[in-house]
Amino acid sequence: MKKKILVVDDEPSISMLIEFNLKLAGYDVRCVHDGEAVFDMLKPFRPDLIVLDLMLPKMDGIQVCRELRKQNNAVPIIMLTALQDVTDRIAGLDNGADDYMTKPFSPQELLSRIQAIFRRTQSLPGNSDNIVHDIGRLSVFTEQREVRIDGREVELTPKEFELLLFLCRHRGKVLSRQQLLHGVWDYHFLGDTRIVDVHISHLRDKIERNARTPEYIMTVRNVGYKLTGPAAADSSLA
Amino acid sequence: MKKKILVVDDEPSISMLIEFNLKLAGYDVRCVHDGEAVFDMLKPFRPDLIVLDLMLPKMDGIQVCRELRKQNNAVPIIMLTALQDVTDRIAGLDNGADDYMTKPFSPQELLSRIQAIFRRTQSLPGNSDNIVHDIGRLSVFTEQREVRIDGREVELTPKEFELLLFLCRHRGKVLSRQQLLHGVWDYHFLGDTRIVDVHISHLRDKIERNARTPEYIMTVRNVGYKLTGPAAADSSLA
DNA sequence: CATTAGATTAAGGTAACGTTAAACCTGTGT
DNA sequence: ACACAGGTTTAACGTTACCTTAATCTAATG
Repeated sequence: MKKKILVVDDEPSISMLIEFNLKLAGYDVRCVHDGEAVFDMLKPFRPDLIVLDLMLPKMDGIQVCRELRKQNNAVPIIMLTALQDVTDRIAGLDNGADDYMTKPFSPQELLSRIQAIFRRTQSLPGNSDNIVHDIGRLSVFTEQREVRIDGREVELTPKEFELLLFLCRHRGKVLSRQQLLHGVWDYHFLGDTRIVDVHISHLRDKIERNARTPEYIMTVRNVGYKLTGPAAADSSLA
Repeated sequence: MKKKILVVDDEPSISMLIEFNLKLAGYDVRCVHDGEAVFDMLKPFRPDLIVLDLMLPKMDGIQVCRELRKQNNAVPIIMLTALQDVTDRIAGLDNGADDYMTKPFSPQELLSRIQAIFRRTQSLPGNSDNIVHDIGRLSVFTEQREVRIDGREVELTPKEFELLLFLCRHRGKVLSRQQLLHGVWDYHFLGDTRIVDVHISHLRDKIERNARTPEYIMTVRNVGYKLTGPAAADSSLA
């Protein structure tokens, strides 16, 4: 599978030069021309690396960087800067860039830096399939094993995390206690099905605003539980 | 600051000729006469470029090249080969050399190639692949193999350093013990081993303020360990 | 209001993690 | 070749956090 690279630069000449050379080198390349567009491409394209110009319309490179890291996205970033100013470099690296280059640069140099980064990170399988479940204010990061609510991390125990993840994967569907036991617990669990209730309770304590009026984990009486589905996401009722 | 060049050749006549001419051109030059000696000079001298003969005692040029790249060192290398054989050239470039020259050559030609390489890489200060990982008060310098906490250097053993570096490269992601064994130990160990735990423990002794409440290396029960991610850095609120 | 299903809480057992010391390598100098 | 030192690994033991059970409490349904 080709590695995917997102190039962000508003100067068409630079942008096309990079695109041409990276495609020649066998990468799957997409270009966008302002900072905000990065976030539109994130989910559909899911890049393995971003080449990011510092000066951009709408949202500059530093901001993009910071926002990505804030969203817990660890995609490697190479920052391009027209200035040789060291302070820019510091600012870039401080905000989460992995490497930087000053313009003008040779395509060959960019390529070797990209390869260097992939060499450093590719040892792990499936870099780009770090699934993130977003449900309103709730985010579940599989690879980081982190759960955030309004951006604040909440600490879950292993079972709680697995349970939540399983619910996420079947979002919107009602799951019986049996199904949950089969999905989250070991094959044959001999104990009581009530154990699901206990973990659900703990989960709600941690992720619901008010455990009495759950927004995410809904009880379906006589059946089981379900996680709020995509359609029902914002049921604005008084 | 003078650029530093390390010359590696076992023929004294060639070696001295190169040394003389490069010093004349204003470079800081050191010579060694076998492949292994390169690695002894790496830290104390920290060359900006290496002129490397293909045929060497103890460890040939290709091996030196490959080992340097394996250590993630991107110092530019000019390979010298007595043979005009193209396969040597290919082998050299495949293993990470930046340029090659066939003997005999004029000192002037070597000089111009050196200048060409510096022109290509001079856009950045110092060495290109010398990535620095900064995580709060912690800094990891890949090339110097140094780790600093609040600017104070801490001494790590090789394994500890490799382990920390691997965690840095996958910062934020949870890594299983298996993955760490793969990445750091370079073998596939099936079954139960606590080696990783032991080294994690030693690492924490050295880099954490309080090993009981780690700020950097977090345990993820039932899964493995992870280095504090980008976003979680500063959650300063009352 | 009785009955049933779900929610909550506390307590004990246990598997996973942390730590330490000792054994085992490996390279160096005498 | 030998002893020594630093580093790594193994193994044993201590500790903690988590899962489960079970008992009690609360909300829904008829």
